[in-house]
Amino acid sequence: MPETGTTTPRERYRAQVRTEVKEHAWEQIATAGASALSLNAIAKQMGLSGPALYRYFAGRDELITELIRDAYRSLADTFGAAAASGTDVTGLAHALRDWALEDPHRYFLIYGTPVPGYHAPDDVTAIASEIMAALLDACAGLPDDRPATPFDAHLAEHRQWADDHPAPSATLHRALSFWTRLHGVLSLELAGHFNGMGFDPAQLFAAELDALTGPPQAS
Amino acid sequence: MPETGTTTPRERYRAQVRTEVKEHAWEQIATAGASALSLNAIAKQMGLSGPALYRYFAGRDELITELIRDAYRSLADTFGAAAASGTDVTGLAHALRDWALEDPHRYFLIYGTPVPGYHAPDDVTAIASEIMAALLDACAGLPDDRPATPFDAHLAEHRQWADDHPAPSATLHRALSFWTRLHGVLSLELAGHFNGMGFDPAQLFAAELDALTGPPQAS
DNA sequence: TGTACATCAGTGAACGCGCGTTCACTGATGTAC
DNA sequence: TGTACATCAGTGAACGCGCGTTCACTGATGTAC
Repeated sequence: MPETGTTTPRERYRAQVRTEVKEHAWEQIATAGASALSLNAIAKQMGLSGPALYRYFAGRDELITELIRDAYRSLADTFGAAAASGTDVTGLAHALRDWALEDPHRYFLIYGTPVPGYHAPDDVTAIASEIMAALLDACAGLPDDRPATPFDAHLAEHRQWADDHPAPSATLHRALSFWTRLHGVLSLELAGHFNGMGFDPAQLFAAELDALTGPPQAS
Repeated sequence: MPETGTTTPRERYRAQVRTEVKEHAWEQIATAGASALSLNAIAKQMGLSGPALYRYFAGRDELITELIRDAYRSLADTFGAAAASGTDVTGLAHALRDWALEDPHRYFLIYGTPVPGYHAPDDVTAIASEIMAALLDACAGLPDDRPATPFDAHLAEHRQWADDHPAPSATLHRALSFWTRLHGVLSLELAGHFNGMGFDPAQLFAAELDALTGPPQAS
């Protein structure tokens, strides 16, 4: 008889079914895309009737939001763990790539084509900020060896997103470049745009990373 | 009585209806996303019955493929026009950004979340190669002022995608970085991930472009 | 110029499907005395 | 420990909807003599 805090058996059962539903949801997304996600189909897969799932999710929208939340949470935790283990920004980058390759559909649920009209709830955008903060922390550890750019100046006056972070605007710039460049390589790779081109996407990723962390003028 | 080559009135009418269908398709994509695209809904919008559209498209799949083809074609033409007017790579970059902002959904139809199981026909991938070739041409005009990298060496032996292009691998590397970096900024901007952050996405785009074209060590 | 015929755009009915969601219900599980 | 009750997971039927697609058809447009 395991004990998990003060959770009752029923609560534990509920939680277990919820996660099971979500697992099937991810499988379905991987098979047919996020837009084809269907509560009825998940229920059938689990050997349940369609309406049964309404005991666990208010509806299709809540399930999707929950998946998005989990995806963000997972990435934030990955970054958090990397930071806790004292990794530098290079480690963070590889953690990101590993995380993305582990489940491309999860990556695209966050960073892929936006759903028209969908707006993530506040707690989800809060996790996004947490991710950004971890990236900023990591970039703060980089040597300040880059010449100042006009964009740094712009950032110095437009940094709402990092108002509670002490990093100078050069660091903010670094973090943004990290984000956009790594996302650029990763999303094209995961979408298959490099297929048949011949080169190894991992090496392109590494090259972009080098350009970000390496000396201002690589030898 | 206008004359367009040897096209008959019926042919012209068919072509006109086809483009009208596609226009409504784009509107629908902008409103509800590509996955919600429905032939019946388009027919209704045009004041036609559902089956009428089967005179013009074999089915939903052919319509979507056609939209993707048009999207690629449009970008290839944009690049072609920019190149023809003697623009350098900076001009190409801004042409890309303008093209993307002009219709974000069109951009995402090409570079967004891939549809599981969908495979673009050969003529579409040919247009993609055409786009890549234009980018390579433009990058060939850049000064060769970058230090050689390990990835350059890798590319020298893995360049199937540019086999018929005379550019050295350093140029290929340049083109790939262009592609991935600009896509990185653009796709995050279009998806709204910079919303509320405060800075101007156009300036981040410009900064990334500067890093690509500017001196190896910016003053 | 007029008539006979072929082409083809568009219709309406129909098929089968799966969706999200609600509702009244059964039956099992847990709780209180 | 046993009994009465409340909670709640899950069911099956139903509603209304829209989808892609086929089919036999009508009626207008174009073509050939």
